[in-house]
Amino acid sequence: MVTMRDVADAAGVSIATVSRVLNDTRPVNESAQRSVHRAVEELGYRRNLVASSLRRQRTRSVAAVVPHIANPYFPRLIQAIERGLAADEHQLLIADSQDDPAVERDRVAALADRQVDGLLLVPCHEHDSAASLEGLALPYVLVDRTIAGLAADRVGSDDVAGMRGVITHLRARGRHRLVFVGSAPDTSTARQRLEAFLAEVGPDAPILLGDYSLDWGRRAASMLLARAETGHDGLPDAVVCDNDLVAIGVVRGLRDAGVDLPRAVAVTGYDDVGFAEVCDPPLTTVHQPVDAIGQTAVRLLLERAGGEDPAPREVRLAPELVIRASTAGGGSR
Amino acid sequence: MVTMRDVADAAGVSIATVSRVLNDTRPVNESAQRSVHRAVEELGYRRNLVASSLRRQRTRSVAAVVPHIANPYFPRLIQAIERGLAADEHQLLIADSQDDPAVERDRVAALADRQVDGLLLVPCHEHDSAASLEGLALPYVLVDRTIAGLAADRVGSDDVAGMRGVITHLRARGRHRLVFVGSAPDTSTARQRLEAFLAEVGPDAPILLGDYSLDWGRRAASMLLARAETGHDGLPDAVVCDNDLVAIGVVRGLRDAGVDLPRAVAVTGYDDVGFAEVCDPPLTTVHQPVDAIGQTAVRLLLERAGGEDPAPREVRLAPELVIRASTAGGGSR
DNA sequence: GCCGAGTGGGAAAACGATTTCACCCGACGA
DNA sequence: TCGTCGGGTGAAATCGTTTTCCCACTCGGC
Repeated sequence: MVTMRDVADAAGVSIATVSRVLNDTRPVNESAQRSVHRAVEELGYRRNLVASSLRRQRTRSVAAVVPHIANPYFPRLIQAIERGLAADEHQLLIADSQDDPAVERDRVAALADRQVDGLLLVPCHEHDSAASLEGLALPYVLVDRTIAGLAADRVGSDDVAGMRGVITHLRARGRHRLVFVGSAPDTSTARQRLEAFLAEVGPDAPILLGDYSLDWGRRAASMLLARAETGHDGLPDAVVCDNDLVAIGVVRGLRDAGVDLPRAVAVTGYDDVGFAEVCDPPLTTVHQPVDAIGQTAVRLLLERAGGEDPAPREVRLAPELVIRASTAGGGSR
Repeated sequence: MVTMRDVADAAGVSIATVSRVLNDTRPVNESAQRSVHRAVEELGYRRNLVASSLRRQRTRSVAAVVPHIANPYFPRLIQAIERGLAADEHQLLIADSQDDPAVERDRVAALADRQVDGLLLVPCHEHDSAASLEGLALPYVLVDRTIAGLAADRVGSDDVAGMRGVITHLRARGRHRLVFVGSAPDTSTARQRLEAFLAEVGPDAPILLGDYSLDWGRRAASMLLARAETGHDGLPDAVVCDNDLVAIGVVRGLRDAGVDLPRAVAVTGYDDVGFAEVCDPPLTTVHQPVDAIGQTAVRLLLERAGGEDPAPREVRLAPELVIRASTAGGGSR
């Protein structure tokens, strides 16, 4: 390994001078600068960032912990984060909490041991994730979701507004028999979307809660069909889902059973993942400003990592209703 | 920050002893062990991995550089890699090369400066990516794709076999007028899939080359429709795509134009991303053993990082044809 | 000729761990 | 009684940087 020592020897100066030239921290004689640069070039010297980090007490690296990397919403978020960081010469370290608070806690601790300068956390649980941050001496920003009772920076979108927009839209299209299909409200976003639905439609509105998957959407569709069979009021005229994966599952489940979509039943999603647009019928959904969320989160975090210590900030970006064919046509009664 | 010095003082031993207890590198008196453990507990000591890395000359971290994190194939790969690494107490550092060899090169260099123990690279270009590895003194494994003329470990799947399987299947279903729609053969996988197609169907078989996106699939569909309009031989009876994104775009494009899928035209994809199954019609595609690819890549890399230096190994895992409705029904002539 | 200010540069002390080296002590065999 | 062997320990060197501290020199003004 080529070290600063080697460069210093080759350039005929001390390592202190090499460091000054490379970091431009103090004025150095022109000719010394030139010979240092030449030596660096000739020897192919590259700074060892581990040593640098140890001495400077900062690593220029940031950790991101997400519940499940493979879920289509997170890669886009990670992409935005990675770009924001790279623009500032920071490196991204990634961990997947596998939707398990215990794993999340381990991963956060391991990353803190690596002396990352900050943490971006998408908490996997509204309550249990609190333990992941306990006693952590590290700037962090919560992304997308919050943790109950924790005053911290958070960047996300306004889920109540988003869900209200969906319901307003459906009603304007003459849909009035709404069912909610979502994931269990273990996260702040799932809870808020559910609560917004109940607040708009009524506390006794029908809801089905499962997990965040295509398969759950399919099963929920069967449940709706079974319920319609056994009397009651037939199918709802709109199914409101709290994410796109579930919505697409519902669409498949209903279509496979021969239900006339979207005429008989409208379906809405949430998140606007890439496939929502090419689904058949294309899915009406709530677009999350995911680039802005990622970039803002990075900005807030780097501010804190840079020593600023403002009161906790809550940034709620406006989501946007994207109307597509899955809510076209009028209600059937 | 609590350092080993603090622990040593609290336990009444030297820092050397603390290190020995924590790393179990040399026998230490029982009672000393106990007091060290107690001190660690009481002070909440956590090892500083930056300092440890500097001294040990290894960071227990591995870098992964992928062309585009948000493309649905890569998150699954990253997930497999992350799990494999976490099981071995290694941390994953991620970078996105944005499909640009120059960016790729920068990112790889930045990661090497961080002294990662190894690199997993999905090269963004079959030729130009060679520059990213030039003069790199770091164990690496190529994942999914290869680089021309480079003898290195590589883990991927057998694209020729996969593409052959698709064509055999289509012919068995009576489809004989095949068109290939894919991305430009800048990567080894795209090239091999294209070449396998040409080898099977004939060197003059019709092909359309674009990029790796839904939108290109849609545009390709319009081109096929336009061509069919202007005389010639009408539409092909099967469209063979070199990835699922493009295939789904083609499906949408044809359906929107009123083409009867899959009766009139069969469409196949490649990769088996999650949405292939819920596409309408569900997409016949080639499933990549992505978990196995990720795990194997990690294993090979850690072997090399551990000091082994075998001859370059090429691991080609068998892909699997997944037959779904998009290739059902017989050809129309 | 002396002083103060301003440049430029090197030696050495950090940063926080791991590891080498040297040594002590008790037990054991001759 | 005398090596010597092995467990147990600590001081100090080490990893490769950054930064502090100090010194040497020049220049301008008196």
